[in-house]
Amino acid sequence: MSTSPPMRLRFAPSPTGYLHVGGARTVLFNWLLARKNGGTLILRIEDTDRARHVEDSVKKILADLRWLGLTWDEGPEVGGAYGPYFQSECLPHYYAAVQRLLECGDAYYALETPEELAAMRERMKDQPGGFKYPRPDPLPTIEQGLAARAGGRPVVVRFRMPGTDIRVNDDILGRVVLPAAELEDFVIQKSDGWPTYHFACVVDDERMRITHVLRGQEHLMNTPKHIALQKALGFNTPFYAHLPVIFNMSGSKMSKRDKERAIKRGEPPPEIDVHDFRAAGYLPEAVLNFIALLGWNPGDDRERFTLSELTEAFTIERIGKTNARFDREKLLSFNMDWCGRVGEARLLAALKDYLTVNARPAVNAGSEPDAAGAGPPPATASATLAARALTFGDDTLRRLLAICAGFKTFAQWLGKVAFLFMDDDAIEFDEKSVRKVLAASNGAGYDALAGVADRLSVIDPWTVASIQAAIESHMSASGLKLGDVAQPLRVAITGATVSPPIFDSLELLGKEATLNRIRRCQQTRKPV
RNA sequence: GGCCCCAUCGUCUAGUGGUCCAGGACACUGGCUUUUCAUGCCAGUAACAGGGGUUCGAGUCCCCUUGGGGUCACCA
Repeated sequence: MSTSPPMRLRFAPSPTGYLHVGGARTVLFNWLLARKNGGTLILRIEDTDRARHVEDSVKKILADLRWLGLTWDEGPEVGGAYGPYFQSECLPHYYAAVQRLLECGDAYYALETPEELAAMRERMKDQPGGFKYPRPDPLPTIEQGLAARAGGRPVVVRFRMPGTDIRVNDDILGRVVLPAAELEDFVIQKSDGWPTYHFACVVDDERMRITHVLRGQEHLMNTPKHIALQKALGFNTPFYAHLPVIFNMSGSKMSKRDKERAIKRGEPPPEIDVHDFRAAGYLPEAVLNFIALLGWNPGDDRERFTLSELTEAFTIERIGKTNARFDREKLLSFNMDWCGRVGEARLLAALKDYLTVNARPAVNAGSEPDAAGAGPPPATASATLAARALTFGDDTLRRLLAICAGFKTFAQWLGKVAFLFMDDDAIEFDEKSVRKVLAASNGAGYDALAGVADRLSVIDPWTVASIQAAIESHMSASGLKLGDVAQPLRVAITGATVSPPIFDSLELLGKEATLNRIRRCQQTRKPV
């Protein structure tokens, strides 16, 4: 029988910043569908708004996609038979299509200035149904439009919407009918001659032979416009599927603005863009796995998926209709789990990526460089720590990863091992810890520290085994338990009661620094 | 506000008329393991928004209400 033509899907971001998690899920689903069906994934850059164009954002989006491991078959940097893949390079196509519509009367020049439109809107906003662009009667002729433009008037081209209801057959939502009364003659060409999103999108979907459009539900109301345009131009209508929206835990739509709001409140900005998750020390495996489950599920109890397992299990039928909240706690749990299952080599590589990204000055703090407006970000303490961690060899890093197993993000890992990179003088002894572990019971902890320090000071060579032997011999000589000795040591070397396993911690720190810190710690002892 | 979409534990979800006093995961609580923190293991609390129908039987189908969301640009 007739086989369906090869599936062609696209992801079409606009270069206004980093790749957002919502966008990431959209690409993921498109990628999965393409992979699953032997189709093609096209990456198209929708850069028709010169005002909102953000420098370097294409590069950033591509980098984020690569970090996630979501490759594209056609598009920037890889080319393809249906280029260009930047809309800014396709102006002649749009122009020709507009002309066609103009000539057959399906589009017309509209002469209102933005100011006039705003005034009309203001006047009509209280009418039942609100503002809807009133089609001029009679329509301006082509000659009138051209003349007005020549006279310096900003002239746009509007599409003449057919007066019929439009039905969208959505693969997720089913049949959705949009009443004609809701549809207005929308702009397809701006006064600067550039196409609007709707128009460029439709022309390119056709030009690139797109068969399936998988996009966020915020595009649902755009679809009737696209369908009407396709009909007027004699184009094919692809299959549409609109994905549920991703929310914050608060229930609001997850947006880049959340970061600015948090900063304004003096709170740490939440991760919103893919890059944020990378910089915060998440594994792409975990991010991908987690977002795949936002709006999709395999139908059974499985929750952990690699990209290829996802490809295997993914079907459009199992995409849900309900909006999903982005539960950071669950992501954290996924990430911890993935850190334990990707294997040593992969984990090390990911760690080094994390450290590298963070060792650079924090230019990546805001998704929109001009938005924070707070001046150049300072070189953060964590940037310094990351840079120092990077100076360690792979063997040490691997070992640090192993003894800290159970961390949720690399950022958390860095916090756990930070004491190793700090100057001895920079250790601040936490008052509560000192009181509890050292000063309590007439300074029993201080005594233990002094006793064990004597034994440590004569160790050579300085290894886990020799350190353990020294501590154990002090334990048996004094009758103390491991905790009685280990906790004072922890306070001495980290300033508080938490550290990786004590023998490893001491060995890694080195003999000199250890003794140094113990000495400094002993100075916190108050005379009785 | 108009139009459109959606509605199962706090969260992500399974459930496609009977096998559901609703299953899994995260979170939470308790216990065990443990040199600290964490991890790990075990157990527990917790949901079909409300009201009408249809049906022998409804979380599952229909309607209404309520609630949530999306969208109403010369942005994409």
